[in-house]
Amino acid sequence: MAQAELHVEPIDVSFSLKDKIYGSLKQAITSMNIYADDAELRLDERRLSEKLEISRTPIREALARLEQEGLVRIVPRKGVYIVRKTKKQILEMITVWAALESMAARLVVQNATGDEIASLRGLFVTFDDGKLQTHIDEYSEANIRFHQTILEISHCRLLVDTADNIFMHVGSIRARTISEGDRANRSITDHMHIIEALESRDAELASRLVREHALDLAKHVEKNVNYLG
Amino acid sequence: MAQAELHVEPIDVSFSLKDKIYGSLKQAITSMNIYADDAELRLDERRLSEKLEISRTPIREALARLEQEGLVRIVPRKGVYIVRKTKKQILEMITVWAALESMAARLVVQNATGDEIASLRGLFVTFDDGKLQTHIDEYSEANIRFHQTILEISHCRLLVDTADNIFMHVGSIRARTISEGDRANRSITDHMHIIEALESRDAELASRLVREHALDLAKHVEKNVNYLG
DNA sequence: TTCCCATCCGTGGTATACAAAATACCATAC
DNA sequence: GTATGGTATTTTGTATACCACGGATGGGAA
Repeated sequence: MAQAELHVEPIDVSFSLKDKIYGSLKQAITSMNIYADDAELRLDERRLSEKLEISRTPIREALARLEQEGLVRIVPRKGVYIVRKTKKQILEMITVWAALESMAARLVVQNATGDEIASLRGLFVTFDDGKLQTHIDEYSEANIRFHQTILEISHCRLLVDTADNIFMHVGSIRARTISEGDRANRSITDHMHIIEALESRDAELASRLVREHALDLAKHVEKNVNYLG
Repeated sequence: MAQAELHVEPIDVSFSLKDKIYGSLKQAITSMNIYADDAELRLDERRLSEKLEISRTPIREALARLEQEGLVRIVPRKGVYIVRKTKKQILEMITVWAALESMAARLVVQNATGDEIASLRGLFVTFDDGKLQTHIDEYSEANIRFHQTILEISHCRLLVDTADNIFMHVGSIRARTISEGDRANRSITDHMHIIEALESRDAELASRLVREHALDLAKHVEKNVNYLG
């Protein structure tokens, strides 16, 4: 039976439509600048369903998840709105972040291997202070990776997940503030001190440095960020 | 013009069916003992819709939220299952809880009024060590209230919400372990020490005591709890 | 008797239809 | 011209119908 066969690629069914929509909406929302004056904060189910060529049902389920996560607010019989975080909320997020990461630092001292801790240094080898400002984007990336790595090598899944969830909201702010003032340079020396504390397995010191480093960002935001509620 | 005005109260339309279902399902799931051998872990959309006499759509949206929260797992074409937490996950929850509450303790020292801190003592006035075992349920209540109060008087909303979310999962375990061994008495002295540290505005000590108290529960669970994965 | 395959049934996934409410618009009366 | 009330439109909430896939079941062949 050497007939010309119709060859179709296997479709990945492990993700349902609502999952894909959830992902792409989340991506879209977190990457857009929701604080711009002309930002479109209203989501229209029908327009979305037309654009994505899909029915409203999976879209609504995706929106229900996003609401649970706090990215959107669904007002009955009114509409779906992207939520703008207030400055107070951002500060609270950084505080919770500080709590999580400083606990992570303790766990790293307790559980992480030497190699894992050493890998933190690797994130910064390509930077030296002179060129920092010119590679600010890459540094911002490394910066994020640094903090996420600490959480990961704490080997506490829930710590990672909880922090990720918060980071999602505060990510754009963080990326923006890194280039303000001398924060990049200050940040890199902070990081080195943290690594040293971890290497010497000093839980108390490491957790304190991590906490202070995060709360330092909070102070900076408190003082210098004025483009949000 | 002292005319008799027509006085009508605004009707509360802020709850939709899916919100109500979400609430009652969540309540039902968290209050049932999901670790019993004969526990029904499967949820059937259709049966639910028949029992509640509503269509599947709002139920599905409620389930989507519950999945996001980690209370249920939706397996495509298989079913919706209430998730059983593994011992490891419970331990991680307690760890995250410890991180949050110890940060809260810091904030309490910084932000709370004397009255607010004093209110913590009020929760335990009705107990004295002799009768503790006989009023174990009420004590368990007070115990929970104690920890929630610390979070509340930190005046950090997100800290409260994040912890609540975790507590929801670990609540039944906590209530059960309180009556094991000498934990109730140990717990009450721990609490008193915490209150004293807060009253003397010693952030370092308070946060340490809170953390150790929580991690103590983790150790207890690690050793003595065997009725879960 | 045992193993395999076809078929059916149950499940969640998706689409569509319908209902209800909010909003925008317009016509009419003053 | 303006204010008021009705109506059309838009948009969300809910219900229902259908689909696709997985597992169960039963019958037939080895």
